Amino acid sequence: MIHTLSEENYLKCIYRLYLDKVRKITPTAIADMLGNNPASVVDMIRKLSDKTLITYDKKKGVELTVIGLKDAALIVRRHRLWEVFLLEKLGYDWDEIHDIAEELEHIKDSTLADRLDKFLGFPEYDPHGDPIPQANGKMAKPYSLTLAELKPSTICRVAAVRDTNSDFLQYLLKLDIGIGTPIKLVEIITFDNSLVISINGKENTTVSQKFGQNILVDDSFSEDA
Amino acid sequence: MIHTLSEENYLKCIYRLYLDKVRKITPTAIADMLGNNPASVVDMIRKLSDKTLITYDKKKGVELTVIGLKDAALIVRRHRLWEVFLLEKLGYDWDEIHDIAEELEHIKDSTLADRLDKFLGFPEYDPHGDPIPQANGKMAKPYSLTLAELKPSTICRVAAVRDTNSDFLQYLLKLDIGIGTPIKLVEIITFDNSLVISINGKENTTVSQKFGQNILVDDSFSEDA
DNA sequence: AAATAAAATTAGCCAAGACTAATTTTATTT
DNA sequence: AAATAAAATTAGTCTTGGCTAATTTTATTT
Repeated sequence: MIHTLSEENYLKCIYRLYLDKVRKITPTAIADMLGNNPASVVDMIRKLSDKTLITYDKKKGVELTVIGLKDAALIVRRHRLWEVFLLEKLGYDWDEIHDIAEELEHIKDSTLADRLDKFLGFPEYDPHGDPIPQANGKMAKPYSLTLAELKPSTICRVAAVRDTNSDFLQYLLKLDIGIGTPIKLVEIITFDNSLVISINGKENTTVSQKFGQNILVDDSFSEDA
Repeated sequence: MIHTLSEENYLKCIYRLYLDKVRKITPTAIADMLGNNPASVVDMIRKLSDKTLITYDKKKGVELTVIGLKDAALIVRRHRLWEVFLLEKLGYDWDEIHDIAEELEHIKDSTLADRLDKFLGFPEYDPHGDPIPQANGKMAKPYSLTLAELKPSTICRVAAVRDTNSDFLQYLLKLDIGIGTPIKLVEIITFDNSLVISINGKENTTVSQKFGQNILVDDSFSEDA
């Protein structure tokens, strides 16, 4: 079954809310994420239900069916593979790839994703640190621990970034933070929860709580050594 | 100025008719090529005229403006570059790439085509032997001499194929004909203009006139030696 | 429990881009 | 030149996927 551009975008949005473990996926939650009117969302919920990609129940909200889950994972698979391609092969910067991949992910061809996967050497993570779903729709567990949740004095490395917004990524570039960069959380300012951090052993820098909540970290870092 | 999917497809169609040196590009000619209703074409001609991509005059038919010509060439540029990518990098067959490139060509990003061009090593021709327009919209002159126009006993090599239809390309694969394959036109059957040819020095084969009209050749072949 | 606020839904509208059917214009024959 | 055929155009319809405004349902306060 083939899906329209809009259907795919809704599916991807619902999938993202599902991965974020939102307990009840409501029309308003979808509308907020897509910047659409709730009335439009209600229409599309009906379409996707008719195609048995989701179920909708007032009490339970929107849930992906087995088919919907698989199809959504494959869209995300394509998106993330194209991001790897754009960065590694075409030399785009970190902050430029998301929007282009947003278009490329909708290209319809049954073998394209798998060929691209092979061509790229079967990458496991995309340039933002997000795991790439496999051809069967299965995906490694995304990183979930944020820098803002750590205890002071913890050393970690950046595993992924939550926000793919260009401003945020450019800020990271300026701070010289990328995937894998070691960070030490020095102190949490109790007044506003700002974070004092040391990036890659350099002098301390202060960042906001919001910033910390968008950096996903791996704190098993020091234990490996 | 950004164009919709439909606008781009019409523009490409008009560009193709222009390259084919059709003296007067009429709504019906466009409708026939796209498989659309002439009424729909008339609507779109108005839209493209409003965007100053074309001019339309009952007497002269549709003509591309300078902007329209450039934009059309850039769409074709993207199409042909993606075809090279799909064949060379992802291992697709000759007959599979056209339809996928048909989607990829519409990806909007100002530097994508140029980056892809560089990544592919600035190819001059696509896998079907068609010249790839450059970033400025200029393009090498397409091959125009067909196998069906040659005199008997002429030796040539296949320079390009006119039809990108999958059946035709698969037939070529079966005959072991690709870009660069040497062909000798042995005889023209006067009854129905069938062509007796020798492919790459092998035993004679007979093909139809229609077939010959879809093979573009380079007959300066023997002169080089 | 009643009042209020928020969320969901329905109804109706709009634009793009396709269509059909009917009409007008242009070309071609006889 | 008149008759006919073909092409172009207009008018009106349909679908997709948005929208607003109004209404109903559900949650939250008081």
